[in-house]
Parts: sequence; C-alpha cells; structure tokens
Amino acid sequence: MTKKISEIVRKILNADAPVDISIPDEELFGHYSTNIALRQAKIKGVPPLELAKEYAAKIAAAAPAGFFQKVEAAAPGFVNFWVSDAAAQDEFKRVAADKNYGAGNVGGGRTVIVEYSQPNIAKKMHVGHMRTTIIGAALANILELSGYRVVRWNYLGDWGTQFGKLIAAYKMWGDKKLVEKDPIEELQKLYVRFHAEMKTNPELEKRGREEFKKLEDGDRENRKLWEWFKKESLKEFMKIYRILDVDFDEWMGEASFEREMKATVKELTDRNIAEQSEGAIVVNLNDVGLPPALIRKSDGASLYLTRDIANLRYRLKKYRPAKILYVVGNEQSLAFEQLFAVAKKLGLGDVAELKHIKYGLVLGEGGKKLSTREGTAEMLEGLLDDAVVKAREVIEAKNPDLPPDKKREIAFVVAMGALKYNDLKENRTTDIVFNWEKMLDFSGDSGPYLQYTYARLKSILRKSKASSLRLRPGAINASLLERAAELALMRKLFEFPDVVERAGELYSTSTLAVYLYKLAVAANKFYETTPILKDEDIARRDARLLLIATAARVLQKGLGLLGIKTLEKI
RNA sequence: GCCCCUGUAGCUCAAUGGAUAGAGCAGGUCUCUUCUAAGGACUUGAUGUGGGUUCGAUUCCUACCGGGGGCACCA
Repeated sequence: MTKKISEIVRKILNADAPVDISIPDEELFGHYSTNIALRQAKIKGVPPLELAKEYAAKIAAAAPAGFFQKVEAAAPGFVNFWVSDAAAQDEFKRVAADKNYGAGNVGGGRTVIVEYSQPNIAKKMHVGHMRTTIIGAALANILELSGYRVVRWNYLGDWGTQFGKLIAAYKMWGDKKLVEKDPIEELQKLYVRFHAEMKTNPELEKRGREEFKKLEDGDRENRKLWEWFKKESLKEFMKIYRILDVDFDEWMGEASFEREMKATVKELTDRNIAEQSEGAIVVNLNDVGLPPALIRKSDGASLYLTRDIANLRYRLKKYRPAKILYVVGNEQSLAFEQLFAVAKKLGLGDVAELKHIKYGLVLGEGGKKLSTREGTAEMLEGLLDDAVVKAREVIEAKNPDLPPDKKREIAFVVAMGALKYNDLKENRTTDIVFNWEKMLDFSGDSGPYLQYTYARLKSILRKSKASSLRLRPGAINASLLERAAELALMRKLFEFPDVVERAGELYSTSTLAVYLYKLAVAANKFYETTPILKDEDIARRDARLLLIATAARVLQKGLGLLGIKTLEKI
C-alpha cells in the first residue's frame, strides 16, 4: 500500500525519485504520511507548510477517484493521507487472493550465502550458539522470500589448536569407555580440565599446539581421534537442530580447507601480501589501521584466518554469490575486519559483498562472558529441556483436559516459540544478559502470545464451518468491513510485504517480529470487539471470516520466517 | 592505550532524521452464564552529561562519564 501511494504521489508531483511514505503511529496524522514537502521546501525556497498545502491540494485533485478519503497538510510540513474505506477494502480483497503475499524481488534471484551456527566440535552448544543459529536461520528465510537464492552454510569449527588440546587431554586422562558412553559430556570435561590445569602447568599449552601440529601433518592416531570426536559431535548437533528446526545446505567446516593451507600461505607471500614476522607469517594491515593478521604460526600450523581465506575463495568460485553474510558474535569483529581487509588485498573485496552480521553476546547472570573453558556456560540442551517443562506446566494449569500427546506437542512448539521470539524480537547488537524468566515468559509480547492469537483465529474459522470455497475473495463483499478495528487490521496486513523487504535490507529480524506483534494486537482487538460467529448478517460474517483467515495466514507466514511454528489449538 | 558494541520507565526492550518517545514485565483498578482470560479495557512511570549539524536529533558528529567485548601464534 505504501508503494501504491508513493507511486500515485510521485506521478502527480512529477518527482523523479520514489516518494517516502511512512505510517504514523497515530491515525491523527493520517493512515500514511510523507515529508516530501519538508525536504523540498529548502530547495524551492518556499515555506514548508505552504508547499505541503500546495502538494496536498494537488494530490487530492489528481488522485484516482475515491482513493483518498482525505489529504491534508500538517505543520511543520507533512502531507497526510487517509485512504478511503473502499480503497482499503479493494486492497484487502487483492491481498486475500494473493497466494504469495509477502514475496518480493529485491534479490532478483541473486545468491546470498548465510553462514550461521558454526558450533565447535567436541563441545556442547551453549546458549550463545542459539543466537547465531536462530538469527541466521530467520535471515535466510527472510532473504529467500525477498527473492534471493539462499545458501545456508554451517561452517563447523572442526579444526584448530583446540583439537590439539583435546587430543592431548584425552591421551593423558581420557577413558575410552566413558567417552563412548557419553561422548560430548566427557570430551568437554577433558577440555575444561585441560584449561584448568594449564593455569598451573604452562607446558600443557605447548603440548596442545604440538598435538594439533601432528594432526595437521597427518598423524594417524590423532587423525582417528579427531574423526571420532567429529562424528559424535555431529550426532549431538543434529539433535539440537531437529529441536530448533533449522537446516543447512552446506556443512563444510574449517577442516575441509586444511589441504589448501599451504597454497593459501604461498599465494599471500608470493604476492607480497604476507611477510615473515617473529617466526610466523602475518599480513600487515597497518595501511588500514588494523593489527597484523596471523596466517601461519611459527610452528607451521595454520590458523582460522588462513582457513577462512581458502573458504572464501571456494565460496566465491562455487556459488558466485552477490553477498556473504557471516552471522557471528560481536566479539569477533576484529577477526572479520582482518578477513575482509586481506580479501581486499587479494582482490576479492568487490567480487561479493562481505558482511559481518554481528550480534551481542549472551552474558551470564553476573553480566560476564560465558565460557565453555571455564565451565560457566549455560548449556543449550538444558535450556531447551527446561523450556519444554515450563511450557508443560502452563498447559497443565490452563488446559488440563487436553490429551497427553497434544499437551506434549503444544508444550514443545510453545517453548520453542518463546525462546526464538524472545531472541529475534531484539535485533539490537546489545549484549543480552541471560535471563531464565524472561526467556521463558509466555505472556505479553512473546512468542506464545502470537501463537495464541493464531490459534484463536483458527478456532473461530473452525467453528464457523465455512468452506474455503465460500470464503474465496471473489465471493466476498468486503465493503461490509467498515468498523475501525476491521480497517485497522486490514491496514496492518498491507504492511507485510514492505516489512519483509525492510527486514531483509537491514538484516533485522526484530523489524519483522515487532510487526507481527502489532499485527497480533490488531487481530486481538478485532475479535475482542467484533462479533463474528454471532453476526446475523451472513454476508458480513463471511467477510469477517475472510479477514480472519487472511490475518491468520499472514501471521503464520511471518512466524514461519522466524522459524516459529503455529498450532491450531493451544 | 587503540578498536568494536552499548547507555531510553523500577526491570527487559521498540522507535527507515519527523509530529504527543511505543511495548512487555513488575505495581494499581476492572473484565470469564458471550467465538480459548497464554486474552481484553484503564492506570503510574523514561531518552547518561555537555557541545554541534538540521526546519526537526533517541537516531548523525564531537567531548566526557558508565557497561560489555576484543587487540599475533584460540576461534
């Protein structure tokens, strides 16, 4: 709808650029509004309000007949639009009939690689991993609907010194049987112990590096251990991904680029991009104001940056992406600045748009960083389990008569909805202090509120027993929808495609989440104040049912983008 | 010291440079013989400080104060 108005205004005013149309919070300032007069007043040397009045009169006179109910200038120079009921009702029928409502084409079929999740082998995922996983999955969905071809990439942390440390720890203290019984739990214990003992015995650090070097040089025993650890880890990750309902197209981890390490280092040194320094090889980034980036350790082993460069090469060649998004925590900002700077030196900077999608850390209760090494991280698995338990309690209290398997299903879907929405509605790159109660809040501005709204809409439709044939848009008289709550809900529905587009452009899940909340509020207001099944006017009842069906569809689609499932009953 | 993120109500968060700064939680008052009360209707309450840019600043710039993270052999 804003695009439609923008186009009408652009034509009438003969503007050469698209006219910005915003949606004021208060209807007092119009259903829609533009500040074009404020922008042009200076250029034209006319007082803004005068220009706004001139524009308003011009637009009112030249707009399609009956489209606007009112066009008004307002101080200091806004032009405000009220769309007529008839125009809104027409638009609503179009929306109701549009099977692909929300789909856009800013992507134009171009490829974007979204890298997210990136768990580390032999470690449990902690609550921090949930952010990248959920945000990345949602952004991928949003971009896909915006017309991009999306490659979802899980770049596994399956290589590096940490495995040297783990192998060293296993060789010193590992018990094969224990590890076989509960692999990740035991491996993580070994890892934590290694770091604890390292504090009093610095020799261990060297030992870890040596074991990694051996692994990288193809040592048989280390290789076998590594493969075992990786296999067990993947099993564990798959459990979590099934619970979170996220998927990937590519699973290539760091180890996949292990063979390209030598060539990558060689290229960088041959082209004089990298140089020897203190026995290691580094890329000096003084020219762009960054600290030097290490690409080979003095013992000859590789580093994450080396692998990232090789990986980048591979991605560009295989997928020819327009963009690569790295959904990684804010803490790694420097690492990405360095990666992008090195890419630029290699001439890869303009091949694709490289973007670090940063997000704030999940901090522990004390406001301090979570650490697997220190054993202070809250494990994701536990959080997911607890969420389901809590959801189950709420269901037992609210809806005790449901059959047990229904309760189980609802508890699961609601718990995931609560966790995901809680995270996705806050796109600020601000750090999040881990807060159990807030994460598992099922009331107010929460995932379950949206799921509840959806279930209520569906419940009304179910009870109406109206066939989809009877509710097809062509058979409906939308002009019967003239109450304020009905028109407000329609106008909310009109925003959806714009919101999806903007969320994709800003890489902002919260843009979408906040919109869906407002849509749900509008839907709640509608069915709280408007009788539907009890409406004795059958034609109007059907029109209202179509409005409900459409709102439910948009809500479901939007929640689906965020990775949140809906339920027919809750 | 340098770099990144950040400072909005008691708490957790919103606000493509716009108009009267919005929500949720917590607190107070109502609302289930009426389509699911995980709801709805009211109500109390806020932009760290000083400059600047702008017709207009929570938003941009700058200084200061506070919080988190990072800064060569981890990722």
